Amino acid sequence: MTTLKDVAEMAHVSVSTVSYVLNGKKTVRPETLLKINAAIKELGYYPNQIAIGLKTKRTYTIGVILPDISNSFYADIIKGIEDTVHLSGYSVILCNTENDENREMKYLNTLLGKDIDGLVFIGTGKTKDISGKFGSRPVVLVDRKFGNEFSSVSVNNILGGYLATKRLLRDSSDIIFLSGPASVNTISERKIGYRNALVEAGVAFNEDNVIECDFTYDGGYNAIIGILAEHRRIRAVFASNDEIALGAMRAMIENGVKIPDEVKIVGYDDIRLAAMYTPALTTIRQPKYKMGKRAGELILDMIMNKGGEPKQVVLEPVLVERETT
Amino acid sequence: MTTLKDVAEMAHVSVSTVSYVLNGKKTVRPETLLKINAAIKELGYYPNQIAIGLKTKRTYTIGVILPDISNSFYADIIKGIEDTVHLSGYSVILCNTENDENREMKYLNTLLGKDIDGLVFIGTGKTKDISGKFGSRPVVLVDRKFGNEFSSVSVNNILGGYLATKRLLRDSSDIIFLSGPASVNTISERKIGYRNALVEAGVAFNEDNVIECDFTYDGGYNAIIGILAEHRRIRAVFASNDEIALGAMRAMIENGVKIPDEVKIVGYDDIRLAAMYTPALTTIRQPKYKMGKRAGELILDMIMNKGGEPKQVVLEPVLVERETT
DNA sequence: CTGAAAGCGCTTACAG
DNA sequence: CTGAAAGCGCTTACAG
Repeated sequence: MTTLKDVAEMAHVSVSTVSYVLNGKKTVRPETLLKINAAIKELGYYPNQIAIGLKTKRTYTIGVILPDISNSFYADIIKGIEDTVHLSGYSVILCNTENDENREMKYLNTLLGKDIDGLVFIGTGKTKDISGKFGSRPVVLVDRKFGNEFSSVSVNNILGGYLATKRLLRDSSDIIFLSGPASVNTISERKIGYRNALVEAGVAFNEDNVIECDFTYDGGYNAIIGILAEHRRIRAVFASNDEIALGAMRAMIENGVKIPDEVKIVGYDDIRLAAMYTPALTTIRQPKYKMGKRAGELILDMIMNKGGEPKQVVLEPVLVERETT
Repeated sequence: MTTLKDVAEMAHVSVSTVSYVLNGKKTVRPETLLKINAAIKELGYYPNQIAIGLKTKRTYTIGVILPDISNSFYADIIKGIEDTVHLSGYSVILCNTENDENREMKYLNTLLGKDIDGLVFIGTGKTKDISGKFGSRPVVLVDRKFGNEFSSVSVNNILGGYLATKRLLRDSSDIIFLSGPASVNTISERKIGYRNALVEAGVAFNEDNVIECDFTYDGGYNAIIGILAEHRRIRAVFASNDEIALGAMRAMIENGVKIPDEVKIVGYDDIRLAAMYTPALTTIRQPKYKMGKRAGELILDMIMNKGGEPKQVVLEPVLVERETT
């Protein structure tokens, strides 16, 4: 490894002077500039960021903690983050929690030790006290919130639920809501939107139409099989994510239910699959990439400006009409 | 930030001694151990990894360069990597090249400056000379190879193509191969497997049956529309990835072609979608997560053992039968 | 315009 | 069993 010292010796100047030209903080005589640049090139020198980090307390890395990178929702978000911060010279450390709070705690500690400049946190929801740990360091929450203590970027889930339901209401007032676990914030908000749309249309909200199922393809599949077994007629379904919707569709197709002729369906998320399915799924698109992009911008801003007031960014979902409505 | 020095002062010992207990490298008297541990707890001290890295030349981070994290193939691989290296205390830096070689070069330099302990490289294929740059540092290539200079983990694509074709041969000897760009190594290998299976079955290889299309859903869709326009009868299709297969299926469904009654289809990759589609897609599964896992193990091994001979790991794909055959 | 020196937070021979 | 000291590769007042 060649160091500043090597460059300095070859150029017959002091390390300070080399450092000055590297950082462009002071003016040096053209001749010495030439000598130094020649030495740098000759030696193939590049600065050691670890040493710089130790001195300056800037590591140019941010940590991203998320539940599961193989879930395309999070993959798109981190892509948005990485794409924007890398333009400012920042690297991102990927931390996959698998929704395990122990692992989450471990990452939090590791990142602290690594002296990251900022953290983008999409938590399991089990660890709430990151405030203590991350003290003064910039943190932005994505798709999550704990009060207004931290900056956050989220999307308006109430609006999403409302848009989906309103679309379905054009064809039927009997709408089944295939809900994920109600304990998850984003889900309960979508339910509020669902309810709001119903009420606005003068349709009574009926708790029996809300079916809580696993947040998966199989969850949706089983829920519909269950309803069909009761010989209950299905006219419209709002699924709280696309995988549930796809599972539900599968159950209907297997049972000869025609989509969209007999049943209309709206999903949530707009994963890649949605557009590729047959019939293509109408769904509520979440601006995943943009969520990441805004989070990246926010964290960069906080790093540059040493904090400031926490900001809450709320993005809007949009209805994407395809073949299931 | 509390430092070793703070702990030392509070415990009335030297920093060396504190360092020794932290690293467990020397035995200390039980009393001083107690004092030190008390001070650590009291101060909430945690070691600064940047300083440690500067001293020891071990940063406990590895870099992962890949084309696109929002592609589930790569997402699964990096998940495999992260899951395994984090168990040994390593963090991973995510570098998304977007298949841009300039960006790739930039990442290579950044990672070098960050003094990473190892690199997992899934390159764009345009940068070939990482040998020079990464000199002595451990590198493992995934799903790529440049000679045998580096360690690598790949999957047997010839076998994959062979397995797919062989399955299709049970129903028809007229098999269309929807190929991605032939310039990509993995694709041309699948084609060899396709050809081998044909020859083995005594079926003449016919170049007209190989249709090069975009490596996307639309690519598959357009290819089939094209064939149908020629009034050519289709009996079996081997698509070089699942998205192409899904696009192809869509084109067939729209044109009233029955799957699998009239046409059998086999895809490649086994992306999440494949199992969720209706009909569910028969495909060649690539052990994506395992590829990442093995890559993680390899890099860890190289870091621990300071190099050694490069190893070539070749994994086997498997045929997953579902409803399109 | 340039350099000597201190220091960032650690580790690790070396000495006692 | 414990400590003083040098050093990892940089940056940055301070002095000239």
